[in-house]
Amino acid sequence: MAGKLTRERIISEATAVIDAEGLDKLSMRAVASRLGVEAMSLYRHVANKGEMLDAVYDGLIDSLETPAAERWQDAVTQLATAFRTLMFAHPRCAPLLATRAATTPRSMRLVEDGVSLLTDEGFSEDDAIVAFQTVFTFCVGHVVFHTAGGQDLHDDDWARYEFAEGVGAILAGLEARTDRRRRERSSTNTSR
Amino acid sequence: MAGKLTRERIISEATAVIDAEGLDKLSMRAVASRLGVEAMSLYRHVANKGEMLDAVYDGLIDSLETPAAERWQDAVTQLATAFRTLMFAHPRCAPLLATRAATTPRSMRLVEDGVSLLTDEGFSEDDAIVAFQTVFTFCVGHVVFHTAGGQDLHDDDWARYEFAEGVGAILAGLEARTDRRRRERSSTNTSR
DNA sequence: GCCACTCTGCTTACGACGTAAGCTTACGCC
DNA sequence: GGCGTAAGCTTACGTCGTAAGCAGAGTGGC
Repeated sequence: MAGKLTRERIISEATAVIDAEGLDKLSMRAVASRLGVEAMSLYRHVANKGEMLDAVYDGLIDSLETPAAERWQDAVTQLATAFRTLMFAHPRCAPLLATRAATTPRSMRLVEDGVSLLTDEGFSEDDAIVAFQTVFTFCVGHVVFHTAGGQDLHDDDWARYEFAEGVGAILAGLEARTDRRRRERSSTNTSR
Repeated sequence: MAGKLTRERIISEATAVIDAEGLDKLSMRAVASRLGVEAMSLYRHVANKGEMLDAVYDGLIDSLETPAAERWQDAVTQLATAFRTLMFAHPRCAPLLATRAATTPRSMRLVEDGVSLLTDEGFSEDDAIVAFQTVFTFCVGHVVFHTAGGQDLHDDDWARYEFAEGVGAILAGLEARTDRRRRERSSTNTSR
């Protein structure tokens, strides 16, 4: 109520509505009334409902920060875990991953950050993209899978174990493949 | 219209509407009018829109058959690829993965089938669940990620490469971990 | 002081949606 | 013929996103 209507206040209230009532209960009127305003007033600050949802997702992703760690495995694990934690804190926003997102600017930056984290460690561009995509894709799947069906969230020990094991297995596989490829590359070099 | 109105005809027409026009254009009225019928007539055969969507997803999953292969790695890869192919044939149904599904009966059977495929190969129950979940979760993420944002589908060579590499890396990782665990188990056994 | 302009929020209105309630018609069985 | 039951139709309600236009409150130049 107090204070001016701004884009930020709209996005944050929309996020609150989704968290509290679910994505299907999010309406322009619901957000507006929470802000003590009429629905049509929102359109001064957001283009339409879709753009508002994109902004909600972007806002969430924006709160992730790229980690720093000695081993790239640890950095990737940290980022994956942070993503999981974030989405499990807003489980009802998870369907946004499927309907919007991925094309959203922040989402692309997240992938870019992850990729450059790997190229810095000697990964080729292609290997880095594949490697990070594999982990990120797994994260998206995990979140979608464990938050699907609506309200009943399964953030139990087993889900966390499954996630940790999954990420662990993926990293082990990536490591093995990357090592093999490095060996191939260096043997090709020496045999030249 | 020719023929009686049946549950199957409704589900299949609903799937067709989604494929042709997108999930957001699916309405009871749209499905009904395609069947030459009024919207309310559908309610004789489906409980409500949500149940209809569940049935659409179930129908898709139902067309998957559990593969047979010598190596479990090949069987899992086949199943994963079949799932990918199926969902990419119905990209606009993909958001169903996030909003419904996972809890749907067929979906659970799919996971069970995958798990028993692994327990047959000597995996412990827990290992099998984690292993298959990891692959399946990756598949869900891949589909969701590459079909998100609506109409423009990215089923190009790169996406396929990414998928194949991802599954390959996961299997390599699982293999390594499983071997290690088997070794631990057998050494524990012999030291007993 | 006054006018013009822009920025913000409000009002009204439209067409589409999911679905509750009740009605009509057709058909099988005695 | 009479009657129960199932299948589809009609009408109606409340909610949605949003198009179009209005009202008032600054704010600058003269």
